[in-house]
Amino acid sequence: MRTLKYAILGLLSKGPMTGYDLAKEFNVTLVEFWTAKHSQIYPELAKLVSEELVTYEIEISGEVLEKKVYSITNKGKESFLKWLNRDEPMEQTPKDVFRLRMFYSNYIDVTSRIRMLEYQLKQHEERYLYLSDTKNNFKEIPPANSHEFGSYLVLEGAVMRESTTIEWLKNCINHCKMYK
Amino acid sequence: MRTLKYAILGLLSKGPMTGYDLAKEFNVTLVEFWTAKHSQIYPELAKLVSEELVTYEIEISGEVLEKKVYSITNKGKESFLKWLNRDEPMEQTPKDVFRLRMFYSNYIDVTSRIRMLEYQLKQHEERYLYLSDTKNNFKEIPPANSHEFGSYLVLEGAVMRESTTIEWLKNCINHCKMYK
DNA sequence: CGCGACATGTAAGCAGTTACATGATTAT
DNA sequence: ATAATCATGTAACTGCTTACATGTCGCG
Repeated sequence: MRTLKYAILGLLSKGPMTGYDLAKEFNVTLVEFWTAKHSQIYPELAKLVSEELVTYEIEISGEVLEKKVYSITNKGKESFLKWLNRDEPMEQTPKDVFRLRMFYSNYIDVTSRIRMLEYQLKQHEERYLYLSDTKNNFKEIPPANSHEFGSYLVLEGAVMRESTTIEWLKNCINHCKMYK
Repeated sequence: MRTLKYAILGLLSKGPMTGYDLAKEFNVTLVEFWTAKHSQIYPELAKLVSEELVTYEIEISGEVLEKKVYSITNKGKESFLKWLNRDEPMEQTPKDVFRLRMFYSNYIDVTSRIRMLEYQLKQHEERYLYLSDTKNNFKEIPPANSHEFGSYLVLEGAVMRESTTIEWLKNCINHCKMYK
């Protein structure tokens, strides 16, 4: 599916960037729905250059350090927009190790289950607070053609997702406590 | 992490099964949180045999067809329970191609965005109906030590997850329509 | 007798992670 | 000076998917 390819082309659509910058974007801005390590990004960039979807210029930082600043080409923009406009069927539900554990929870005692659930709950509550705070930085819904529009949509989705996960974990804890 | 290993050990904890049966479980019962193809299951079973976590007996079906019926060993049970009892930190949010597309949605026109959102919505609504129906088969919350307890928890989680996804998609459609 | 389900495997390749490897720049 | 961050790459390995490959059983 080459999704990383399009994720990179999308980021470069906003402006030129180095591989290092891209890695940061994946670990900060996009972390709620896509990630990539630098070890995957650098080879992918090389491939995109060979496909003529991006080009790069070498920029000297300080005295000698060479930075490769990548830009999207017209061919790259075309490829990106074609991908973006496709109507793709719903993906399979993502794998979830914790849900797998809970599926098998009858094999462990109720006290342990509650301990595990509380541990997850704590972490999701922290994540929820962080995401809500970020969302509250938006005073209003950004215009549909601004770069912030997409950010707002996915952030709203992330907040809702965490909120539901928290609610589910609390339900699970209650179901367990009923039998304690 | 060898999660497939533990997913298989968990299924075999309930009773002996063939590789074919396991594949069906992954594509029906566990599909909301874990999946595996037969091409991954058969080699994994061979590995589990070599690790002495499972054994198998050959059963003849019909005239000549040899079925390998796998059972979990005591060593396997031990390994499974050890995995099940671990307190694992929250996983990274799963990748989501549709959210990635929506993040970049400012690059396509509002009408196309709405078309894509409606298409997703339709599919998630169908999935939601199916999951709700399945959940309604439970007249009450199953006892904490029954095999059905885990099924109930994850099913409830799946229904809640779909419900929130639907709500989010509708929000996105509304945000888009405001600018149309 | 033909078709769909049952049943088991292997091979090639893509996607992604962890670890290895190196070096420059900037702020303290 | 020294530590954190900037910056770029490769190698080995795990996990997973798609395709290849084969053959039986049970039902209509």
